[in-house]
Order: sequence, then C-alpha cells, then structure tokens
Amino acid sequence: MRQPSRAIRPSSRERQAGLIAAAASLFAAKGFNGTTTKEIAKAAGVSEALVFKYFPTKRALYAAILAEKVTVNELLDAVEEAAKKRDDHRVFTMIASFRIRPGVDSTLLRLLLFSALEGHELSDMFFDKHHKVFYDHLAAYIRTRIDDGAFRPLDPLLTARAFIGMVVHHRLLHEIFGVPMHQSHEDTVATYVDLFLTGLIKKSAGHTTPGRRSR
Amino acid sequence: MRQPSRAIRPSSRERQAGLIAAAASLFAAKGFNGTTTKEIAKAAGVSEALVFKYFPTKRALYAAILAEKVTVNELLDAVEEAAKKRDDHRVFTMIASFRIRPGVDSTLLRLLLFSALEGHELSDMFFDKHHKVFYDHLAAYIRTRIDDGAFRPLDPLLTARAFIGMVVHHRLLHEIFGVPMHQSHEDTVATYVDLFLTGLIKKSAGHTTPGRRSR
DNA sequence: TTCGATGGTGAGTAATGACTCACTCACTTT
DNA sequence: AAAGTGAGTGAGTCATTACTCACCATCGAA
Repeated sequence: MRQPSRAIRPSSRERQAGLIAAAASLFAAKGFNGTTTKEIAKAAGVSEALVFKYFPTKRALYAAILAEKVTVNELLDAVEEAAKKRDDHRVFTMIASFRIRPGVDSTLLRLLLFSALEGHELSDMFFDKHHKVFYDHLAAYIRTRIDDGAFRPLDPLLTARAFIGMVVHHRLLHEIFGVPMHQSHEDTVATYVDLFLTGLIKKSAGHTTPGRRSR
Repeated sequence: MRQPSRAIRPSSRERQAGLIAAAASLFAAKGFNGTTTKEIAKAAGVSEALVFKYFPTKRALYAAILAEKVTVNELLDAVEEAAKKRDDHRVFTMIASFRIRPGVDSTLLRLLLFSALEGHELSDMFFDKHHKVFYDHLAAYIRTRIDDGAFRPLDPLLTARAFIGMVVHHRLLHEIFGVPMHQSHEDTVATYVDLFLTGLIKKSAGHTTPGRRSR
C-alpha cells in the first residue's frame, strides 16, 4: 500500500543492520531510556512492529549494538611495529591519534558512557574492547621501556592510564561538553606526547625540547 | 491515618532539601529518564503528589539539584597560597587531591555526566562551576610559571586540561567503569604530579627523580 | 495455480509515566 | 468554638511505551 513496488526490498541482514545503525545513533544521542522504539522504527523507515520481528526486546537491540561495535585491532599491529623499534614518540603518538581522530564516531564514546552510567550488562565488555586494550598495550610497552632503563620506574599501568586519560578527557571535553578546541588535533597530540614523555619542568638551561617535535 | 502524631512534621525547607537529596541520588544512579517521580517520592518518604507541590515538574526538580550543587571555592584560596610561593608540586598535588578525594560524592560526577549526555540546559553551568574553574585556575598558574621561565612554553590551557584529564579519567575509571585502583589515592596523585612535572623519560644517567617525592 | 516462505504492517493492549484534584489532617489564630 | 492555614494524600487522568497479533504482499518453486 505504500509504494507499489518501487524500491527493492532489503534483505533480512540489511534491515537488521539498518535498525542497528538507526538505534545506535538514537541511543547515543538520548540514552537507552530516552529513546522510544517508535523513534527507532521511524528513523529506520519501518513500522514499529518490524523492530520486534528482528529483536525480541528493546534491550536485545541495545545489546546487539554494543556487541557489534568491537573493532580496533588494525591499530595494535602498527603500534607493535613502532614498539619493536623503541620509537617512544611514535608509539604514544599513534595511540593518542587513534583515540582522538576526528572521523571516529562520536556516538561510540557516548554509547560507552551511557552504557556505563545506565549500568548495562554489556557495558563491561564494551569497555574492555574499547579502552582496556589501549592501556593494557601501552602499559606493556612502558614496562619493557622501564626494563630497558629508558623510562623511570613508575607503575606502568598507572602511567598508561594517565596518558590515555589525557587524551580521552580531551575528547570528552569537546564531544560531550562541547568545549571548543583551540588547536588542531595534530598539535594537541604532539603537545600531549611531548608533555608526557619529557615533562613540564624546564631542564636547567638552553634549549626547550630535545630533538623531535617537528610535527 | 499513617502515624497518629509520632514524628514531628518537617518544615517546607527540610522537605525540599529531602526531596532534592533523594532525587539527586536517584538521578545520579539511573539518570533523569531512568528515574520515576514515584521512586523519588518513595525515597523521600512522601506521596507522589507532594513532590509536585514543591516542584512543578520533574525537570524543575532536576534543575534545582544542579543549581544547588555548586560549591568549590574553599580549595582555590589554598591553591592561591601555594601559587604565591611557586610551589609547583603543592599546587598540582592540591588540585589533583581535591579532584580525586574519595569522600566526595561520586553522585556529582555521575550527575555531571548524565546532565551533559542528556543535554540538560543547566549542564553547562554545572560544568563551568565544577570543572572549568579548575583548569582555568591551573592554566593561569602555568602561564605565570612559563613567564617565570620555570616551565617549558607550552599552551597553558591545553596543558592544564591534560593534567586535569589524567585525574578526572582516573575517577571515571573507578567510579563509572568500576575499574579497581591498585594504589592508594596519595600514591596515585604523587605519581601523576611527578609524571606530569618531570616526564617519563629518564634523564641520561644516575638518579631517577631530582629531589622531592618522599611522599 | 497453488503454496509456502519471507518481509511487512495497522490496530491494538496492558502497564506505566507525569501530573491533577478534591479532600483531610493537625495545628494556630481570633 | 469557629475559622484559617500549610503540609499531606488517595485516587484518579490522560498520554505514552514496550510489545503483540491477526492479517497482507510479493515471489520463487512445484
């Protein structure tokens, strides 16, 4: 009764993906409780009833979203590469850039926060896949650099978290709280890495920063 | 009909405060949309109707909470003190300790996040009073220390945010995501301050850290 | 042509949500 | 004693919500 037979009918998989996409952006924007199934259906361009054909409950749909959004590993290989060469600046820069890169769905961060705040059961898994990996990897690297004698002997996990913290906080500020950034992403990352590796205090006399930091 | 006349009746003000307290903890736990007025009434030990005698709408109650929770300044004077003496460690430690101190209502952080995520109108004000003050103050201090020639010439605001970021992220991790801390608050703060001021990289030979850091 | 599978819907339903209202206490004030 | 007043409530109202169900449409195979 809608359109006689204009558009081809999407397959089951496509519909499912469409629903997940629509729901994800709504949940990210307004939270689980703030989003109605009617809205989701409308955003996906189907009837509300169909939503329940694909997902038995609203929560199941939410769970499907969280379960789907788990893909990171492309980065970790690249980091491993730099890690082998003991290129500290590169390792830190890559991780920071990845976490900060502007293209990436800000919905992911919102979804993560909402799921944690609202205490969703899958929140932990979501957190593990999206954050824990980062600081676990970084902590491992820091540990080996301490063993190398290149880094000061601080708690590696705490140190890794501190670095990730700077970066994540930066995203939080401007994606959740709407604080404007007054520098480019690259400059921001460069400053963070520099700061973290060499500290704030000026060393006695002369130059300001050792080598690098050209860009 | 409840109790003949056992308990004395609280005054208007007390009731209001009680409702705000009850609602604050519920909103912090489950968000605005996740909390019902019935629950709030029950938590405050009154009928649902009374809630609406004191606050015309649920949102008004929410606004009252956010508007009430704005008190920080006790700290800033103390910081000013240390700032005059150019005691870097102390300035940073005080700010970090304040942000991290365990006693402080974890509801505040949750409330802040919820209000930002859910896009409440008062969220900005809440953010300004609870976070912006910190990094504005810290940025000002950093700027003067750069002018003193004691700190490297990095962007003060970015630098301040980086430091606050480490600390806030730490709270986030264990208050929102339930990550266990494996060190005391004091040690954590000490590590962060040390890290931030002197950096991660070990300076050529000999000792690990210049002076301080005894505790 | 029939048939069954697949993809889809309009019109519900029961529960719950925020919010209202007519009313009652208990305690002054006159 | 009469009247008033502020604190409080039980029992709604009405919209909305998650979810259901009986039914339609299209299509490839038998």
